[in-house]
Amino acid sequence: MTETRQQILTTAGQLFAERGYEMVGINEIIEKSGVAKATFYSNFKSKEKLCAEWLKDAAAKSEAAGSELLKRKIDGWAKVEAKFESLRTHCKVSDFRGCPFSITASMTQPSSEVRDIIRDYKASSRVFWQSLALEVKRDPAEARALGDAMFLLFSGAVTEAQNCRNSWPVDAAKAAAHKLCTTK
Amino acid sequence: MTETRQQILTTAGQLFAERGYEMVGINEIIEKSGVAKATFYSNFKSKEKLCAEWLKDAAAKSEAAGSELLKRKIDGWAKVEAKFESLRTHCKVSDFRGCPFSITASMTQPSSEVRDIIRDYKASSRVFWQSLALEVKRDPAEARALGDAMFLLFSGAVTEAQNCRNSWPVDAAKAAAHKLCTTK
DNA sequence: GACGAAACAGACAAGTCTGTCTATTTTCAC
DNA sequence: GTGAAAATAGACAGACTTGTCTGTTTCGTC
Repeated sequence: MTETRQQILTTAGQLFAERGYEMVGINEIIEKSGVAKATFYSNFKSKEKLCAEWLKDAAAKSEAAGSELLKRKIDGWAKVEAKFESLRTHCKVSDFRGCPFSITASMTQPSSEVRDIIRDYKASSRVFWQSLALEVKRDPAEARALGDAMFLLFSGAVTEAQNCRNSWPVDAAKAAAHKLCTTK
Repeated sequence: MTETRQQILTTAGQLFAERGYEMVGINEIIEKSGVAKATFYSNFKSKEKLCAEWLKDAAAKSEAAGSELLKRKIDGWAKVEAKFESLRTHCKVSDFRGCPFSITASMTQPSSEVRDIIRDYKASSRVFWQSLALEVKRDPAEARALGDAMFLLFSGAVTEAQNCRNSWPVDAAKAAAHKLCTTK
């Protein structure tokens, strides 16, 4: 990956995350990356391909952080707590706009490369939460249900914290996750 | 409200719900409503005002359905179940695109009339779930927490059912809500 | 039948967007 | 130093966008 390409990707990623794929134009991306338009198009076939690269990168990073967390030698609930605490920090920054994947999904055609990447990411996210749940509950069926519940609580918290511009949803989701983790 | 105005509102509402505010143009709206452009602009000051009207209408309908449900003479859990069952039906139709309010929020400026309407709707939605929770749990503090949890589970289910184009999130959210409702 | 309101078709302004292209300059390996 | 590769600025095409405006026709009421 050339430095120029990385620069475009980083800048575009920030803009997409802050304002959404559809609300950011190529002209702003190249201007803010300090790159000529021809250079952009020699690095990315189209705006949509850029978007796909951005989401692939973000998914890889998130998945890496996820397996890192799973490897840590702390108990299951502490890992769940770490996820919610990191969300709380994250959603307090002023440019927090919700889940980049879900937001981008709402701005793109249902059948497209971008949507496939989003679907894959969400599927791996679900697996992550189920693996985490397995550290809290031994029984596989119970762990699956707990993992799905926490995944949905987390997703709901991200969405609604953005909608009401307040972090109460994160606290409420964490409290609900705690209850589900501690009841038999 | 004139018939023409209602016609525009209905058509635009369908298009907005199917493809999102930003992805639908005025030209398509007037063409599909069978109305001239001048007529459109004599009924609505701008596209954004039309969007505001649409969301206000949708919020009013949803709130009316909510209080209707609360009034029914069935037990608390049955009402919760009814909400999730209605979501399951709703998300199976092919043009289901997720929560119109959350999706529109991601396509509009954080400070705008539209966003205020969305914030208000989400606040009233939270109140609805808390009222529902009060029928399941007597203790006010517990009911508040339960209401918030169900609100977030529901929101997460809507988002993720859309993302993975499958209704398992609805089932998982309902199961988690059931667990939260039945544990002390 | 006449009047006023409302709807009509559609041209137009002024701007946006993505993507292509030319022509020039910089960079870097050999 | 030379030559190839990569980056530059920016004009341009062509298609879109919202919103305004003109002039015509339809329609209900008196």
